[in-house]
Amino acid sequence: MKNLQTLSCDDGCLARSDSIFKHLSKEELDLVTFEKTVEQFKRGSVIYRESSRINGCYCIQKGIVKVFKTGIDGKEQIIRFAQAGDIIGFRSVLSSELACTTAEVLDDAYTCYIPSETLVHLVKNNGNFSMDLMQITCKELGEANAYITDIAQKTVRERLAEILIHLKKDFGLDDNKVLQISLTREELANIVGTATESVIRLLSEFKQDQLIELNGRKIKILDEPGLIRIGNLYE
Amino acid sequence: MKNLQTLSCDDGCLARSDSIFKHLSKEELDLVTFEKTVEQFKRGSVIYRESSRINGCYCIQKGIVKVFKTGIDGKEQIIRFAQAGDIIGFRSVLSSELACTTAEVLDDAYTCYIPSETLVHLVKNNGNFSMDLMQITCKELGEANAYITDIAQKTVRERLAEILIHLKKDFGLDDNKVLQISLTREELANIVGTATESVIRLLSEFKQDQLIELNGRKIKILDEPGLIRIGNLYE
DNA sequence: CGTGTGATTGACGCCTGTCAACGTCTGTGG
DNA sequence: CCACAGACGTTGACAGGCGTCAATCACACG
Repeated sequence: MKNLQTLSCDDGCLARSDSIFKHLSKEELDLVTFEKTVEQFKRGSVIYRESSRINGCYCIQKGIVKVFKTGIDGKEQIIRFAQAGDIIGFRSVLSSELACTTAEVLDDAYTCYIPSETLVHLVKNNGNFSMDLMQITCKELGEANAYITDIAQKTVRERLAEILIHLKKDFGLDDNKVLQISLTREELANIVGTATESVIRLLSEFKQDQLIELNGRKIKILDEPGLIRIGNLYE
Repeated sequence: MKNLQTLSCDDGCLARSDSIFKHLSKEELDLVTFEKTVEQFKRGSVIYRESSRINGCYCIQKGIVKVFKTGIDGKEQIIRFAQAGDIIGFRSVLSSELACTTAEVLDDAYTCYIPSETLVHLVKNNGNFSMDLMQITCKELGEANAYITDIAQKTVRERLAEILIHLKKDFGLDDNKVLQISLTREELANIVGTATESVIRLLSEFKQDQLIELNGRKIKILDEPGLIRIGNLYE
């Protein structure tokens, strides 16, 4: 583990101890190494686009990717974010459907592209890999179900507080307690499922109430328990 | 196929040609047959309950089951319905989490219970079974993502029209064009994510507009294209 | 310095949730 | 056979959360 940082990005996703590839045999690792393609994406570029056919999945080695669906009038609904260690695009590959989301890069990213055939081969032939991937998928499904309930039942105010807590959990805070992910107000609105103006107003309220501090896109978390209370997140 | 109806319920889920078990070997079929338990549930009974540990999954052989999460103030959010041929509970088994939903019987049901160990054994050792189950999971995930976008962006009116179309697709109409699933107004509200009164008012409007006809819980679909238009379902 | 994107604020009004009252139907028990 | 309870459906009144529109500000960039 100690030389993790010195690994070339070619080895990145295969070597991580928490990677989806942790259960591969020597031969399978060689196969993946042979078949995969490392790609680099700049902020703003699109890895794959909704309703396109996609012939493989992407392991994120570095960077942040936002995954969203396009709804009425082209309004984005952000489904999730992916960062180092996450894998995106496999849903469409394995369900043999067109991509149901678009994946766009927020922070410059390196990805490792695995062709469908390789992925399917692994699922079919390596029971442990299969279980791992199944587990990831099932967790995502559980989160999606929870979010359906939240959007359906909570107010925008509650959801915004909740999202701030989630972002903190997923991306952490820097030394100054500032969220380590930078989003526009519009993007925040597209996670919460509301209008940009509503996010702005509610963030101001949170600031007034000493829950957060704002500095452009930097959001500093002052009172996490307070946000948890507002978001009804007792669990 | 022609003697499907004469099969005892013990053979039901294993014999269906569209079943998740279609790719099992003779030995595996024997194993499942040996390990499974057929259970009968009356309307109103609960198959498994949210946040309980669940040690297996259930294949529905007959009946209708509603799967829901309990949100704020105990308000239900219906996630999906399951009917003959569907499998429920595997999400929690495979993600090693507590059940994230409750499954309650709407129409008297027969289920076939498969213990976790058997399910996991199959996933690990039968690549085709694994792929099939993965496909089911991925499809559910795709639907969940779509529903998140809908709830976040569409009005209650649009969502109600959409749900009626979905129910028609999933459960069909009888000879009289009446939806083959009977739900209370509250249950409809708990799918759409709104208040019971709103559903009642909107259904009345739909009736006024000659889109549907109401007779207690019986909903007759008069103008499907009209509902599709209202629900913004062009695809 | 103009242009464009994003952030902010205010005004306005509708959708929709909440509360309350009442009607309807079914099953139960006296 | 009737009274009653309880679950469900319906309707009306009302307020407020939140979306929409528009104007203005802030800031970065070519």
